Formats: sequence, C-alpha cells, structure tokens
Amino acid sequence: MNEDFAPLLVAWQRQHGRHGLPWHGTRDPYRVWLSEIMLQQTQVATVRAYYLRFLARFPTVGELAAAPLDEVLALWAGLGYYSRARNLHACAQAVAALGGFPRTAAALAELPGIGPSTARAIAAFCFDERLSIFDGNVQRVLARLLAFDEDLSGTRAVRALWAQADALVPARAADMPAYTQGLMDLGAGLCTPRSPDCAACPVASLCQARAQGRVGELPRKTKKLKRGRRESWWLWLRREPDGALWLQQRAATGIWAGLWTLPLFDTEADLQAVVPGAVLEPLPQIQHALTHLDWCLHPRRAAWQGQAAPLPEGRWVAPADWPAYGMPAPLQKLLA
DNA sequence: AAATCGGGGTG
DNA sequence: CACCCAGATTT
Repeated sequence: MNEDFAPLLVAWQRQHGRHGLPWHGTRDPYRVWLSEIMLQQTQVATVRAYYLRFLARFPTVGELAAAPLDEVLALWAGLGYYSRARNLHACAQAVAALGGFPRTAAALAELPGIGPSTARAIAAFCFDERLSIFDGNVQRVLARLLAFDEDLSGTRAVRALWAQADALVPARAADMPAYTQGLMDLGAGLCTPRSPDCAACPVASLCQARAQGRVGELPRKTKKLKRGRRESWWLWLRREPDGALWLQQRAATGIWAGLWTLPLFDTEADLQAVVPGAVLEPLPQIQHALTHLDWCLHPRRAAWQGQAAPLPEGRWVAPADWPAYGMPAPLQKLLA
C-alpha cells in the first residue's frame, strides 16, 4: 500500500487531474500562498475571481504588504472568514520583513493565517517537501483508502490518520506537487462525500473501504453542528438628496470583522430610538446563515435630511465611494 | 476539546 | 433541508 499509492495517484493527476486553475503552473510561493489562504473552507469556483482580482491589484507580496488593511478587506469582502484577510495582510508584512517566504512547512506555519495543512501545501508545491497536507479532501480520501473508522471529530484520530498520510507521500520529492494536487483532485472530483465515482478512481484496487463495501460510511464524524439563532434590525439610512448611506465599521474581531455595515440593533425599538421622528419602511427580512448562527436580519429604511451625523459611530458614504468599502455579502445584495 | 468565524454549492 | 468546502485561531 505505502509504495503503490503515490505512483498511481501521481500518474493519474498528471493525466486526469486539474491543471488550468489560475494558481496552477507556478511555484511562486506568493501565488501559492494567496490561493491556499483563499481556498481555506472555500470552494474553487468561489475563489477564482477573487484570486484574479487580488493578483491584479497586488502582483507581489511587497505590494500587498504596503497596502492599507482597509483596501485588502474591501477586496476580500464577500469571500467570508474575514480574519483570513487580516492575517493575510499581517503575513505579507512579515514575509516582506523576512525578505521572502520561509522554505519549510515548519517555518511557514509560524506565520499568521498559515496553519499546519496550508504550510504543508505551500512547502509541497513550492519546495517539494515530503509532508502531507490534511484538509477535508485528504481526510475523506485516506479514511476510505485505509478503511480508517475512528471518529475524526477527535484530535487523537486526526493525528493518527495524519501520520498515516505522511507515510504515503512519494519517495521522490519531485513528485510532491503532483501528489499533493492529486489528493485534492481526487477528493474534489471522484472521492466525493456523496456518490463517489469509484469506477473512475485510480486507486480503487487499493481502497479498503471499497473492498469492504463501506465507502458510504467513511469517514466517520460524529461532531454535530448546532447553530444558534439571532435576530437583528438593520438601519438603512439614506441621506437626501445624494443617496449617501450611513455605514459603521465592525470591530477587529467577531462577525464581519473590519467590514462596513448598516447599524445593527437587537430590537426594533432600539433602532427607532436612533431616529425618533423617522418613518421606517420595513423591507423583507433576510435569512443569513453562518457556520454557528442562523441570523435573521430585518432591514428598516428611512430618509435623512441634512449633513448631521445620526449616530456617534460611522460616516456618510456616497454611492460612488461604496466600492472602496468592504461590505458583507447580504449588504451587497441588499444595496444591489 | 469546544467555540468562533462566511458564504455558496450540492444532493 | 443538512452537509461540505485546499482550516486557523481563540477560549
């Protein structure tokens, strides 16, 4: 098994794997790093356009490091997990100070936003380091390949499977990029969570879950995700006659960290208290799902006359300036 | 170990 | 609707 798996996967990747994505065909650690951060918990189709915009605006890590954080956040807006953007900027500055990216996974993992799996992806793609990535794809592919039936909700099981993953990497370091890409291509294209295409799998002959008829049961994960609920009222204050919007910047941590939004309130009474005389126009409520939260947003629109500030925090932003302000996805849709 | 942190794609 | 995605960080 340990000797047979990697050559089969590498050969399959070179012939049938993905090669045309914007971050493929390079070993530039800046480009690989940027793609890996964006791809954390985020699908390829979503990342593509963001990646191209980032690369066009910041062709080098130095230019990213020199940019204002607000501009990075504005470019990131809509992609989610905004601590990634903050860490991206901090990491770029650290790398610029170092004079370049470190060349080992261990050193890469010391940088902000680069965890153990991302560090190994960069090290494998750029520097041929013989260590395995361990993302969701790999957990699924290897749990099936090895019929690993421990519960991957626990750290013990994860460590055990990861150690097995490291034992499977190719003997030749030069094969690490194709191997690493192959693991992800296999997980994304064939060894999918539901209805995997075992008939097309290059390692079906080695797959122990398939031999045991247990592909559908693996990997095991008992961790139940339970979402809380929250309700908020959203004050859409529109200044007459120029249509400027009152926006507030979110705190540096928490939901939508660093982004700009309409003022949020826990109750409609709290919202009305800010604009005592105003007529509130109720707009259809918005259901917004976060990983740990079902959020029901109630937009209330009102007109505002004059230049005065309605709230102590925030500022008027004219429509022409909106693109420079990073807004969360539901607000982008609301304003569209 | 558990919680936090987005948004969209998928069956 | 639930589950997943080229996870990391904080508590």
